[in-house]
Amino acid sequence: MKYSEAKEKYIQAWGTLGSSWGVNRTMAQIHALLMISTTPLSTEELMEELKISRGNTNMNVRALMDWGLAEKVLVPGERREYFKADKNVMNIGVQVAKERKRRELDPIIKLLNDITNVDGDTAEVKEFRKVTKDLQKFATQTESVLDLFIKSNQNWFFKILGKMR
Amino acid sequence: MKYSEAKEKYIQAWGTLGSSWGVNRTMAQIHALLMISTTPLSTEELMEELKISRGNTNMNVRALMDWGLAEKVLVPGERREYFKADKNVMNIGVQVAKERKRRELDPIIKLLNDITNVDGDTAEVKEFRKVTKDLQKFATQTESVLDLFIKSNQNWFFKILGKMR
DNA sequence: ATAAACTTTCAATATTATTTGAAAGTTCAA
DNA sequence: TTGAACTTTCAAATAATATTGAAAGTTTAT
Repeated sequence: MKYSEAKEKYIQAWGTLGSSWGVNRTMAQIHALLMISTTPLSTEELMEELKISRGNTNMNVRALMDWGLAEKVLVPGERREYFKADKNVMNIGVQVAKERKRRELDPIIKLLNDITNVDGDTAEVKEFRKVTKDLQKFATQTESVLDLFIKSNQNWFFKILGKMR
Repeated sequence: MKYSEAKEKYIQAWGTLGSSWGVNRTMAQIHALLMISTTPLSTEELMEELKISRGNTNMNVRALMDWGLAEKVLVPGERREYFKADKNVMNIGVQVAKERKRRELDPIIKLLNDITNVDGDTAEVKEFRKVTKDLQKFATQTESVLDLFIKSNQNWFFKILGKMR
C-alpha cells in the first residue's frame, strides 16, 4: 500500500473511532496526525493538512492538551507554538481511561449512591432499589478495574491478563 | 429521596451516559425504563412515560433488540407487543462489550493490519509503521481482554481482577 | 510605545443526528 | 374479504454539535 493512501485511511479511521468514543472527530484526527509525525507540528501545519480553520484547530489542540494527550513544544528562537503527542500507546490508553472515568463513571457512581436510598416499600420501589444497587455494584467493580489499569505501570496489566486465558 | 425524583434522575443520567457510549439518548432511556419496570412495557407506555413519538419509540426499541438488550414479550390474548430488558447487569455489560467490539474494535484491527504493510523506507514511513504497529498491538491486547470478559461466565472476571489489587 | 507575529474567542453558519407524525404496511378476528 | 388494531417506514422538521473566520487579545522585538 502507498504511504499517502495508508495515511489517509488511518486519519479517517481514527476520526471515526474517536467520535464513537466521546472525542470529537477533529480532535481525534489532530491526535492521529501528531502521533505519526516525526516532528512537532504548528497550528498552521495542522490547518493545512486537515483543511480546517484556525479556530477549530486551536480549540481541539487545547482539548487534546486537557485530555493530557498532547503538549506544547517551544522551539528556541521561534514565536510559533508547536504541538506533539505522547507516542506511548499504553500511556494514551491510561490517560483516556483516567479522563473518562473522571468525566463519566465517577458522576454515575455518585448518582447511584444517592438514588439507591429512595424511600418506600412498594413493589415498584423495591425493584428500583434492587436494579440500582446491581448497577452500583457493577459500576464500582468497573471502577476498580480501571483504577488497576490506570495505576499499572507499563503493560503489567495486559501481561497478567494474558496469563489468565 | 422520593421515588419520583430518584426515577427521573436515574433515567436522565442513563440517557446522558448512553450518549457518551455510542448509544443514543432515547435508546438508553428506554432501556433504563425497562430495567426498573416490574412488568414488560408496550410502545404506548414507553411513549407516554418518555414523551416521545411512536416512530422514535419503535426505532429505538428495535435498536435495543439489535443490541441484545431487550426482547419482545407476547402476552397471550393480546395483540399488542410488550418489551422487557435483561436485568442481569453482568449480561448487559457482556452484551455491550460484544457489540462494541464487533462494531468498532474489529474494523480498526482490520484496518491496522492493512496499513502497517505500507511500502517505503523514509523516516516518515518508518515512523508510520512503528506507530501503527504499536496501535495494532494495543488493539489486539484490548481485544483479548474483551474476549476474556465476554466469555467469562457470571462475575468470574471481576473476581479474578479483584484479587489482583 | 509600536507594530508584527502570533493565539484566542465567539457569534454566525454549516453539518450531523435525532425526532416527529402521517402514511403505508401487517396481522388477525369475524 | 374487510376493517380494526396494531407496527413500521421515512421524508421533513427540529435539535444538537461542530466549524468557520474575522475581530479582539497577547506577546515579543525593536
